[in-house]
Amino acid sequence: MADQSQPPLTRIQQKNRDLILEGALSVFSVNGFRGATIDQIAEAAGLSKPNVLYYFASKDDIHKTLLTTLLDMWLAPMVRIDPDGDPLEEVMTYVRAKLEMSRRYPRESRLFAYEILQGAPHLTEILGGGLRQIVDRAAAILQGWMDDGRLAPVEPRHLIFSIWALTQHYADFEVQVRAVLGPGHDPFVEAGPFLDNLYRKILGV
Amino acid sequence: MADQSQPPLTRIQQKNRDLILEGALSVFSVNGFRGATIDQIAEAAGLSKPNVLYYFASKDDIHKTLLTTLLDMWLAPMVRIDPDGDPLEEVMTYVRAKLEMSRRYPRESRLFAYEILQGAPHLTEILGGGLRQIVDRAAAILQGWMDDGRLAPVEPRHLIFSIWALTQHYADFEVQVRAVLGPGHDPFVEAGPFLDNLYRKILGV
DNA sequence: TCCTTTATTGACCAATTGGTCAGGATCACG
DNA sequence: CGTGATCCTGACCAATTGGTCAATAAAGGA
Repeated sequence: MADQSQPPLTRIQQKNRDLILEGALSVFSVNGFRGATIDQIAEAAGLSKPNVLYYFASKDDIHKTLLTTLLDMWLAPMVRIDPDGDPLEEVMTYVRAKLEMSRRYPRESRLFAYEILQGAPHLTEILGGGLRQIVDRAAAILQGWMDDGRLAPVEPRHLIFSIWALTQHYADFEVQVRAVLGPGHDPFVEAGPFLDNLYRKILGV
Repeated sequence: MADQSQPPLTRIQQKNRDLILEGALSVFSVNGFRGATIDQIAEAAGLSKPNVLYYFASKDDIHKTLLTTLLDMWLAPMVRIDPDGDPLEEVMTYVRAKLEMSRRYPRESRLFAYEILQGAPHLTEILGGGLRQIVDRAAAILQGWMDDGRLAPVEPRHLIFSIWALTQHYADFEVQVRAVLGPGHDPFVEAGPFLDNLYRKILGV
């Protein structure tokens, strides 16, 4: 294993890398990886193209850095599920956190959506590794609660899929949702009580 | 309005246009619009690139033709909801039909997912027009059933979103689902009873 | 069979785009 | 200050890619 320690970033490096990642998030989340150009990223970041490539080796490098950087934040709510908490409240908290993330971070949601749609070329090892472990832990907690009769029994992994699907749908397919609802609706506000009711009915004992 | 009548297609035209659309579906559904090349489509169709462009004016034309051609089939199950049927059975039939479509036609599901993610540049008028009407009709039927006390009351449009999200999730994010479940699982088979139970609990009176 | 229409292709073009590089500007520190 | 390291850019390149076109081949009807 090579020495992983890196020299600390200078102030300028820190700032410009952040600018690039921020711009790249905007561009990738709208156009996908192939649809995004380094020029677009450079413009979004307010830098020149060669300068972007001074901080990142390639477009691929930017993309992979973005994904791995954001993955922890993306999975954080599931990690916070507390096996000692109140079962229904823990699930509801998770659902609300995921919906709030869709509302506040739709770009991140779409970034991951593109990546998974594409077959997750940059995330395969993570999908079968880290993610799987995190889900296994949450599924075990849920299963325990169900075994104790504190939650209605359902397949825990599919329950988790349902939470992902229902919350991320509002970010990933926002234009469709808005088109169907028409003007004067806030999808995220309406989704709150809907999901609340839904999961109470499914999981209530 | 110009005369829309076209000369009937020759046998060769029919066959080659079908080959191209079939190949394009495979390519677009994996790589998205920008990620797909006419060369890939040509190869998937078993034709040369200029020949592909002999049958379609442009890559855009192929894409738009695909979307509009498949849209009817995609929305058909919702149109078949029968206001005179048994409420819960009608909904369950719709859910099962959508799940079955995700299983049998994942490429179509991903094609639409890419399009919506991108902001639906080719479907904007349809989203606010035809789709909206179809959803309005279904929502009105559902609302009527709820008013009559034959279904538990929930926001009908969000109910529809939930069905879309939950069923299409298994097609669009299939690699993630499979990675989390691990080998030896058939996501679609397991999703069947899960969704069945879910919607019975939510909508049962 | 002959001749018009339709189908097919190799060669080509212009635009886009990921990435390089040499040299100049700027910064940080002694 | 001065000087070495860091930062930045215009110009450039090669590969990809959407699309064209003239010429050839294959259908098909009279």
